[in-house]
Amino acid sequence: MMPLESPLIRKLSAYARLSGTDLETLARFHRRRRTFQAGHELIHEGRKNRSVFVLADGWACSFKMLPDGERQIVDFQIPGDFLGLRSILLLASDHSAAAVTRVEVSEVLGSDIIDSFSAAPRLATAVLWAASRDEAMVAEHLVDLGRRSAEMRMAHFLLELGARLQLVGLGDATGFDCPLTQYHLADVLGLSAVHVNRVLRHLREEGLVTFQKGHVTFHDMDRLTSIAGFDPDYLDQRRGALS
Amino acid sequence: MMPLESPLIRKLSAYARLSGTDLETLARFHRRRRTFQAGHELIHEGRKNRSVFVLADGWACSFKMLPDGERQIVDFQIPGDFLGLRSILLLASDHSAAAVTRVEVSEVLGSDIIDSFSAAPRLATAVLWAASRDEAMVAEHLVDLGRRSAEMRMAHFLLELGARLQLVGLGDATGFDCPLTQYHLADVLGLSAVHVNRVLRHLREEGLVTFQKGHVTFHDMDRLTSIAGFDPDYLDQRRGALS
DNA sequence: ATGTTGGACTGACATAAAGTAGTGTGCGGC
DNA sequence: GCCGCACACTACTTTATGTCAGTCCAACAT
Repeated sequence: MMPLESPLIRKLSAYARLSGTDLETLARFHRRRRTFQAGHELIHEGRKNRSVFVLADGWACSFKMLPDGERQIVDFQIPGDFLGLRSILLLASDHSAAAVTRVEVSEVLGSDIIDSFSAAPRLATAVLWAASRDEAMVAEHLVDLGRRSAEMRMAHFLLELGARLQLVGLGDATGFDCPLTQYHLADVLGLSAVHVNRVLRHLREEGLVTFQKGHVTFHDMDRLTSIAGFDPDYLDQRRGALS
Repeated sequence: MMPLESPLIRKLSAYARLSGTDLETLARFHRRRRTFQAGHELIHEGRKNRSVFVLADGWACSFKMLPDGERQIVDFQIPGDFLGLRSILLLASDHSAAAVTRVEVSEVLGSDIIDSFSAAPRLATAVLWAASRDEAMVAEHLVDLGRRSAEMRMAHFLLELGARLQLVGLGDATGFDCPLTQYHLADVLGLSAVHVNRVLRHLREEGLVTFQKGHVTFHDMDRLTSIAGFDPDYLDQRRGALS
């Protein structure tokens, strides 16, 4: 049974007020609670994946490997996020996903999610909302890589992470704890690790953000937001739309 | 009423063999058949969008504008594709979509799609499959922008388009008709129009592909595929998985 | 205490791609 | 039959970012 105030419930509640039945169905989803070490690969590109994981604690990332060994991280997952949701209907998963830190997850059968569409329609809609939101984040990330400079990308990325973490209660307007290395940042932003370092230094010297010792501190959120062109609408973080 | 061999049916049939009931439900989706001129904006970023369009003929693109007036095209839509599908549950659409050529579309109420989840589960699953596939394409596109050189991007993009068009019967292994300008290519690949031109010239001189006069001709598909690192698995184009 | 490892960080140099500033061509409107 | 516009195409210059080749430090194992 899932704790009542799990990150997932907290996130879905930003979309809809879930009924008792919804919460029960949600709890029934959880087949097994499992723990994995940092680095463990939970979803494998090219393999059929029948179950989805719900991240309860820790950070993960979904990524694709290129033939030359380069890695492009598509997105990070934080508590409350799904891993492998978009692959349940595909013949083979189009991406991999791995734990960044030690993680706790619940395993859910993809078929349980599909079946719930008729039984608990409001919950089903909330899950689809979460999937749409994930897709919107990937699209925004694509804009990052296509049209923003390294500095804007970094600022945008940190602001997005901050906003997402706040939604599940893992950060506030002053900053958040962040277990990512500069190599992770390079792989998600499509930069070299060296350039990530330069950009972080510059943002720090400008008095905008500091990312050191596993903590991100926002010094001047307004200026950072305007530099990044960050508009959090795509995160769809309004409360109580259906409540 | 939708013609029996519409591009959408053709595409969904690559995923599942649709029953008579499924096809009837699909036909009932279509409220209105409409035609729009090239350039018309069908979906507006920031506005609530209640209906989805199914493209029956012509090309469209979904995109985001940046504050400085730059445009990043997220994806192109070809016959059989949905426009605005991921936005129906969001408070406001995270992107815009516009016709590239004159298009014919059917307008579908988002709520009709959601409601069909209980009535026609197989069809619903097929629609979700299409949405998952769209998301997989966006993720692959993200890898393009993050980790591939301009030349690889272009090759990858043209190969993907070719594969997608073949699925709906609008192209073959030798090439396809393509109404895009070099500005479109620049906006989708995150390049400048000038650089697009250079890259196209180079690919042509190498005897790989020609893109001229609205037609793409593949001269050496094998070499192009290997240069691009193109692996069409993410398009999930197997036939009859559920048939 | 010593070696090993992973991560942060730097300076010098190389290069892919952008920007600028054009020319050329075909087409629809008048 | 000419104008204007959209698109394709090119040479030259500039710059953002990558690559190379490291150093330094803290954590941890032997």
